[in-house]
Amino acid sequence: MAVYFAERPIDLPIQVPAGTILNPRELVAAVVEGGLRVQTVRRPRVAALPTADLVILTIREQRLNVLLVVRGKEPYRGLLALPGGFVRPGESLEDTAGRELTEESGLDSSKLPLQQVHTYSMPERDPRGRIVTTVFLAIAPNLPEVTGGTDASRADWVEIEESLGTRLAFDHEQILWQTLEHARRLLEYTTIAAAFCPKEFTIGELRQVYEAVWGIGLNPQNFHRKVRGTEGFLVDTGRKRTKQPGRPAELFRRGPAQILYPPMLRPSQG
Amino acid sequence: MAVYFAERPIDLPIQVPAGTILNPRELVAAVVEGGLRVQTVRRPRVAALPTADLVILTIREQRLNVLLVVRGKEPYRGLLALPGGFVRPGESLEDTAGRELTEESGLDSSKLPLQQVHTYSMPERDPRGRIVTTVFLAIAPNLPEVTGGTDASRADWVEIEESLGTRLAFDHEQILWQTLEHARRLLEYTTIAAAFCPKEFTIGELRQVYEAVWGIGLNPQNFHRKVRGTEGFLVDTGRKRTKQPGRPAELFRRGPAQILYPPMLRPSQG
DNA sequence: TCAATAGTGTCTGTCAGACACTATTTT
DNA sequence: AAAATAGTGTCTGACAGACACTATTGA
Repeated sequence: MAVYFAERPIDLPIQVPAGTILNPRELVAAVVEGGLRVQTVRRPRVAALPTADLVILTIREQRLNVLLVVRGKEPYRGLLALPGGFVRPGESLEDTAGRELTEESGLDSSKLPLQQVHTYSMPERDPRGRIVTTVFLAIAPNLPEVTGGTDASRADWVEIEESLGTRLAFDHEQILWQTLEHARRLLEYTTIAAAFCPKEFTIGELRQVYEAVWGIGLNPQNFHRKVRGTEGFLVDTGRKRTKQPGRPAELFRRGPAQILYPPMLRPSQG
Repeated sequence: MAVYFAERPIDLPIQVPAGTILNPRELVAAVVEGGLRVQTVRRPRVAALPTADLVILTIREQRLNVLLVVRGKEPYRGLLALPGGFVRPGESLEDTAGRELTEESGLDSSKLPLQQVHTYSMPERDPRGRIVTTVFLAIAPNLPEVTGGTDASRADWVEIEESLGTRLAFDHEQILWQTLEHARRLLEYTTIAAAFCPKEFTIGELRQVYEAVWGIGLNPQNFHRKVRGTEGFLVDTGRKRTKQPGRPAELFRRGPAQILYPPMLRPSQG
């Protein structure tokens, strides 16, 4: 069945807004009674430039930080934005996200869990035109400084608390907020928190990850029991760390488990 | 910093696969030593046609069904596929998904929870070219029959068990499988299962939703206690249903709760 | 010694698994 | 009455919240 696309509003005999799909009978009525020229299109489609945007989180000095760049070009020149870029020929969105991660932060994307979160497609979200962005979440161990992007604008860690009060380019405020909530849920149901830690870490450090991301305090004893009791979460290294005042903490590595079951309960929800 | 894009494989002095990004020094070396003509591009971008594909699930005769269409055109003509379509001017992906839902199944998209799940972007996933699809999950109460699509090919309910043994068009087998797993997780952490039921339903019917989607049996007594004990999941109507042999079951409606906390435990995982 | 952090033991409340039991209908 | 389904009561085990307690370091 052929479909016709109304280029402009038609006012006869019924008000038809632009963009309406008419069936052949309606089309004939509109043309005959209105004497209107109608452009025939099989199916109105829209081409878009796909992009991958990154929410890269890390913990610096016990506070949650996100990697942001200062935009060097219009639009939104000078404003902070999430790092990201256009899909190139032959790339999937995952490829693009991995490449951008390396370019913007110097991190090796093959060693970081990079997770697709959501796709944003509002027609007006980018003034340059139809740009549909897919957001990826990366969770990195504490990084001292960003190793400068290649041709990207200055990239830097920004404290989450700080960034939430700042205006970001495009719809990146909404994206950051929603992705942050996604990351918080991930900590409940997966063992991904260990990805925030260095290769070897103590249970106290792991707890600080949860506290920083969730923004609350946890009971150290119960946390200890929970993570040690979850099979596959932690692997004992047999070594200890003695750098603080207090009893030396045992060092662990990430275990093979991916899913945290039963989940880690977030006190705010109960 | 300018970036150059290698159109074809370069074989001098190092093997450079097509698509590689060269920095200026590498470029000069390649051109000088290889005498190669290189097309200069600022940033190779790729335009894509965004589409929304739908996984519409329902339960018919206590079995999980998915809405599939028979493709009427090449490619994959005659094969089963997920319903879906191209984004039209002015539409977001959510708009497209809602429109397609109505067109393909006759359902009102404003009354159904339509949830974005994942975006698939492998360059070769569609032989027609660069088509990036975002998958939406819709969960519908038991529908007697599909009310025929407008111009779409024949749409029909197919039992999940059956469809998993069938070859589907494009990468829709993978999409269906992964979205199904997503739906199963949704039942654990949200109250969305009630969306499978008619407006008023019994606890037994709600249990059958879980059993059909998870593909396992549940203990009726414990299920009863769990859902009645979760505040906001069910709203008592005061009425009862007497159509089967057995004690009449109380009728409920959906409550305001969206999140199921603590989650409904899936026996297979414990 | 004191302060600080790590780790253990244990009580309690909540809730899922299991199952016996009651309740109310159709056949 | 028998079969079938709905709903309740209750025991048990797993586990989180709470907190006292021990262990081991630096200052």
